Amino acid sequence: MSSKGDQVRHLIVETANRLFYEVGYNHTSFTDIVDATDVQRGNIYYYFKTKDDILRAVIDHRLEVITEMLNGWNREVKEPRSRLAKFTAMLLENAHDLARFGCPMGTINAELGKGQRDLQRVTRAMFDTFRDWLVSQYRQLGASSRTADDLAIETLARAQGLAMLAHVYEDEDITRREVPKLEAWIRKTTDALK
Amino acid sequence: MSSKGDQVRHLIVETANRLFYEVGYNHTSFTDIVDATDVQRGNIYYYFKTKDDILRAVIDHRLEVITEMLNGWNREVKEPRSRLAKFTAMLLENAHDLARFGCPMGTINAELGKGQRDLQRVTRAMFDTFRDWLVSQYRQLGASSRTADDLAIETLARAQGLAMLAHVYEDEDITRREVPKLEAWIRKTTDALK
DNA sequence: ACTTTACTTGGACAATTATCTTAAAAAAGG
DNA sequence: CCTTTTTTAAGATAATTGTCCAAGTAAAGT
Repeated sequence: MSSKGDQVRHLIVETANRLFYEVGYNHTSFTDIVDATDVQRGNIYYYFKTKDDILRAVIDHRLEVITEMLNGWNREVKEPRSRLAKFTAMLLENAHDLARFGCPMGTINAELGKGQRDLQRVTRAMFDTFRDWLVSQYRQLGASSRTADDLAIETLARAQGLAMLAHVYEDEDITRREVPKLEAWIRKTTDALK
Repeated sequence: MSSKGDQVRHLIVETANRLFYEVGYNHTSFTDIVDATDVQRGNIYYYFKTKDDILRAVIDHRLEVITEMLNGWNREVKEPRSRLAKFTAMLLENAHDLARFGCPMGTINAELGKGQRDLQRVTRAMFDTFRDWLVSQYRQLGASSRTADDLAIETLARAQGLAMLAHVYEDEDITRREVPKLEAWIRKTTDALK
């Protein structure tokens, strides 16, 4: 079923995804996408009406990847606390990219959350996906609806904070030093829930 | 001594400062600056060779403001713990802008820290200024050089994290909920130093 | 008063931007 | 094989970008 068109479309989305992450959305030009994909200008417009549309497709793609990952964790790991360990382990695995380009969700949000609020709200969905997942884990550990959401926000904030600092200083050791603290806090916090 | 030129220069810097914060650096055009200042294109180029130069002047300006603020705190407040309270109070005071535009240091760093590393490193100086100040406070509270720096990084990371989340959700209540947690952590941490 | 320096004007500049058009080529369907 | 649909090519488009320039006015110094 995967026609030629689907493949090209996929190539454009994946390439744009990488460029938006590594170079930024506004700073990535159409020519950049053309050069990186070897797909002609006009042809890209056959698949996407506007640059904004490409962004939306990129976010959709990221949402799929995130959702798949979280579902995988839910499937493979039964203990919510071990699932949360997956979350922090993910930060460590991406330590290198975090130091180079920052968090893929956080940086694009920071960029669009100024003059382009409508687009920012699209990217917010990525945060919501993680947030919902975290809420679910904390609830399973006995947290009330309100505190579960509070803990989810705090967990995301900590992850964003360490990613930000690692990026500012282009230093992956910051991630390596901060993640264990985050893990200790999660342990202590979930202990207190019982 | 403040000649006409100094005033115009100052106007350009202050306006660009606001625009870079509210609209972003790449997304702010020269025309935007011209419109907002009522200073003609060419005249701006009399004061600044390039757009990058304007950014550098903006960062210098921000550094001055930050340094002045921190020196003020050092002067007015004698207890390092009370000084740290000034830091968290600042976050609360800026809760509204944080929700609308994010952290002025964090967002510009996120934006430039991709395709424009040279410019990012200029903005990093803002983080260094806060970092050094925080290190100094923690050292005065008995922390070793290494742990003081570690705590400074963690403090900044937490502040960045909550600012990021508040911005993502355009919700200043997140700041109001998270800052007290940060304050509690600072209290607990500095207690443990004695 | 005169000369030099400081500042301003307003538009030109080439390059780059996102977007669109038109027609050809390839693939698919019957 | 022929027709229809999908996909590609290549360039044109108008608007916007950052940058620069030449000629002006205002201010300052002597």
